[in-house]
Amino acid sequence: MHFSAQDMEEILREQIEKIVKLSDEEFRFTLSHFTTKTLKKHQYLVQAGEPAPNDHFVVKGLLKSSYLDELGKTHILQFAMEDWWISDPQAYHNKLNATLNIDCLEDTQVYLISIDNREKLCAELQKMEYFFMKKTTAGYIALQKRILSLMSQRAEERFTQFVQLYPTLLQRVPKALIASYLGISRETLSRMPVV
Amino acid sequence: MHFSAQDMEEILREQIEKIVKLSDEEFRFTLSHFTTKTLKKHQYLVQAGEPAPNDHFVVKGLLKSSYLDELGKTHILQFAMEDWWISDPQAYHNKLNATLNIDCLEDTQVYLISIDNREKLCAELQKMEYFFMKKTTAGYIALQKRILSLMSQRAEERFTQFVQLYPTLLQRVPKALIASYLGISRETLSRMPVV
DNA sequence: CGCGCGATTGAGTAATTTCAAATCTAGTGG
DNA sequence: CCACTAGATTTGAAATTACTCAATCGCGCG
Repeated sequence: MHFSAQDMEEILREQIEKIVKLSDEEFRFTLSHFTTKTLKKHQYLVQAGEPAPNDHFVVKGLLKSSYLDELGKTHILQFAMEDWWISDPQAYHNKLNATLNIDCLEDTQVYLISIDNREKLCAELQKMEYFFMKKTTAGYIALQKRILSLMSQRAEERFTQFVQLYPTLLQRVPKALIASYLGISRETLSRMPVV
Repeated sequence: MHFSAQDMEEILREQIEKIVKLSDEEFRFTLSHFTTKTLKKHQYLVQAGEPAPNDHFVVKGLLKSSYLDELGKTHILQFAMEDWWISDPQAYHNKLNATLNIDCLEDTQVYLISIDNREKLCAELQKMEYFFMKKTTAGYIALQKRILSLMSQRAEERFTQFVQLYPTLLQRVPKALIASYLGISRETLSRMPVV
């Protein structure tokens, strides 16, 4: 299954209007700054070492962003399913090459917005600047919580919390990847009591 | 030693103008949304359980924000010295009671801005919205790096990196607090080879 | 001089990782 | 429908990393 252009527009608009109300014209204007892309499972949206000029809003599907360290271990920074945003923020905002990989765990449809388009959009339509501000702030708060979780909770507590927070992901994502997101080995996750 | 009101204004203006240029009038207008506060070592700027309606820009001094977990252990989320911002973001942006404590490690002077004043300021002066956007984005990127560091590096590597990143803090902050920031015990930090 | 805070050291313990092997499962081609 | 394979998960045992608890040390300051 796969969304039509019209379906996609609807979904993007709903996402934005959770935070700011837009007239039809404002939405049309906003929309003109985005493009769309369809990807299959296993395809990459961003590859480390290459430019990563877009932020992505997931309309359908599931992706992950991950970092490959010097020892060859990958660490998952983020999952993104429907209604979530995903990018390599450092590469995106500073126009650098990516240090992260972003790839699809399922067939996926996304909206893309380049940093230049985003800045233009924000300059012209302050509501959208407000929207992105809210998004970024919420993201910042979430990351702070994750840091606290990594520092104060043991592996099992982190997993329990993950399950409560993202029950859907538990269904859709292989356990080994969840382990990597939580910063624990897949064996340790596997040894945990069933919830 | 202690800065005059004029010194403080200068420092705030420099901080802002690293990102956006302001006319004298724009700066005066911006400034009118801030208040100032002077604190002594050990004083609290924010206390868990109470409102935390302000974001703070440090003109002089050193603070930390920390979280007290259920086991009675404190975890340091952030240090903030001159030119840094510090708050309980969740409490600040959502007008909730604080979950963090923020207190002074040295005598300190800060600018305060309430969330309402900030939103008014941003609505009226788009440059300042842009400024806060940049700040928040940079903070987001820094937190992502810290998460990766917590997941991919062992205690000693994290400490080494901390020293390189913040040599000043190593001088000004007791080791036990640095350990708490890095998510390791003070004993473990103490056992590390001298740099 | 002695107190108090910060830092260090030692010994034992707990949590988690690593490596290796076994098991399970779903999808595929014959 | 079944055998087969690749991917995912589980299990065991040893090794590592860091923690905890307890004691000691060092030093600046009243």
